[in-house]
Amino acid sequence: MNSARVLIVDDEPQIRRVMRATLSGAGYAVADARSGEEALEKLRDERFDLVLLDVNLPGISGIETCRKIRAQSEVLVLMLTVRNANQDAVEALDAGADDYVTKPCSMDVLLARIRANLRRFTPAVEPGAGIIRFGNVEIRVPARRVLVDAKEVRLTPKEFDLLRFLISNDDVALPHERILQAVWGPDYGSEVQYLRVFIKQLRKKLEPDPGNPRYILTEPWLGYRFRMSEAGSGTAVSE
Amino acid sequence: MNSARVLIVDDEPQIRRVMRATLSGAGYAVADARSGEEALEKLRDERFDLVLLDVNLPGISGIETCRKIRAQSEVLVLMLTVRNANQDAVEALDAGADDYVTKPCSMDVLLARIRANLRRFTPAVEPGAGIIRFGNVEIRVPARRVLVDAKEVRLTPKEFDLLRFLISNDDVALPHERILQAVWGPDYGSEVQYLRVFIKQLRKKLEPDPGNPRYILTEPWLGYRFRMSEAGSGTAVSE
DNA sequence: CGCAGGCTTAACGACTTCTTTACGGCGCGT
DNA sequence: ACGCGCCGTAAAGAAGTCGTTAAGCCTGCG
Repeated sequence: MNSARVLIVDDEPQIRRVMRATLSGAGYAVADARSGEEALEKLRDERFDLVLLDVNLPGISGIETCRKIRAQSEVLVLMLTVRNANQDAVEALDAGADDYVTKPCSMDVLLARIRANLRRFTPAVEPGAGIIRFGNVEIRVPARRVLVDAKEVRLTPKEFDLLRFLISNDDVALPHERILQAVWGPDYGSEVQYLRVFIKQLRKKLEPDPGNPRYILTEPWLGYRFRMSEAGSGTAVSE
Repeated sequence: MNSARVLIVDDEPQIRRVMRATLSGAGYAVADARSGEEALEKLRDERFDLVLLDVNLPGISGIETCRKIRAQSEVLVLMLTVRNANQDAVEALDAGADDYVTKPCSMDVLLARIRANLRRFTPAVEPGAGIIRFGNVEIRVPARRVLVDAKEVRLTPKEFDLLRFLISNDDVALPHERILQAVWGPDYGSEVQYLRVFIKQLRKKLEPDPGNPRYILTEPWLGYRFRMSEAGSGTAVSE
């Protein structure tokens, strides 16, 4: 999976829809914004690797948006326009855009340019991100490693995916069906037996007392519930 | 002053003359080459920051030249063409070009694109930059050379690209698919066998004990993970 | 033309994981 | 007390992966 995060900024819903479909089809994580203001807001809240920015926006212009983005972020900016005026291109690039594409252009070209930009500049991720701790368990999501009492515990891929799904739904009672569909795929909604086997494995590897689960709880006749903290309120983590 | 070094590659003297005048007028240090072969030769002898590469060259094509440049250098490559075929652009960008401009274009636009590319990626000049060390391995990224125990080890282009990609994702579990797409290209996501062969080669050339990898670790059923530093946790013994 | 180097492809054993089956315990309603 | 369904446990079989080796292919070069 690609996993680079792209923000689409365009006021036309039609364009947003097409772009979103194309980009997520190519494996990117996609979000969108209708205006420059909304884009700046989303960039403050969330980390992106690349912004697809339409020049012609209602409210503050694309160029101005680009300048404001540059004032606060190093993110890649690729500007799009229907006009083919040279002056626009110069202005956009000097406003801090990394690339400039005139619409209409084939999606192939757009994707190739996105690839080229990401290839050249992939932002570094701050260390310490994506690490989850509860009790005496530490989970390093990017490295897919799990430590219990500071000792490494090997999880198989399915075990890790299952654990990650449970954790991302902290303190939520999850039906078997939903877990199975999320971890195994949409066609496995009824294979409850898989779950039993893997839940046992996880408990054996993670729980201090596997017979008396503390984190991975059974919800009888429904499914399972992961509970990170004793006190109820826990922090969710992404990825 | 600017002082970035640009290499112009074009077979038409007229174009070379105009470009040379424009670029040196903008403060760049300029050299030129008439063919792909000559460009590759000059790149071997001298350091450049950016190459302006015409697609339509006598002898080996611009695309092929671009690939060869990429096999030996990290330099920025901006390709130029008279044709406006989308397929060409995709091909050029996937061959490793950083940008693609269709002629005729105003010199303003070309200069703006050059500025944008140099702004994003200005090669480090201080000695010691771009050198990565771990254990008894030293990797000189700009020169694409690798030293193990202070002795040079020859890596093939693909081996180096693979190693560089792994290193740039230190301590991240990378799925086969993602590695293949990053190193071989977007169409090679399923050729897992390539990876096995090349990983073995890298281990053989880099690892102190290839049978017991220390840097290039296998993530079973998922892919590989590069780990630069030992300092994961107090695991140490047994097993 | 043949050579050398690098990339691609195929085949094999050793090994791990996933799937499947089987069985006992528990709670619940009848 | 009894049967039923659900849950947890254990273990065997199927399926897939990894590392390894080596042969084939293509391309540039002499």
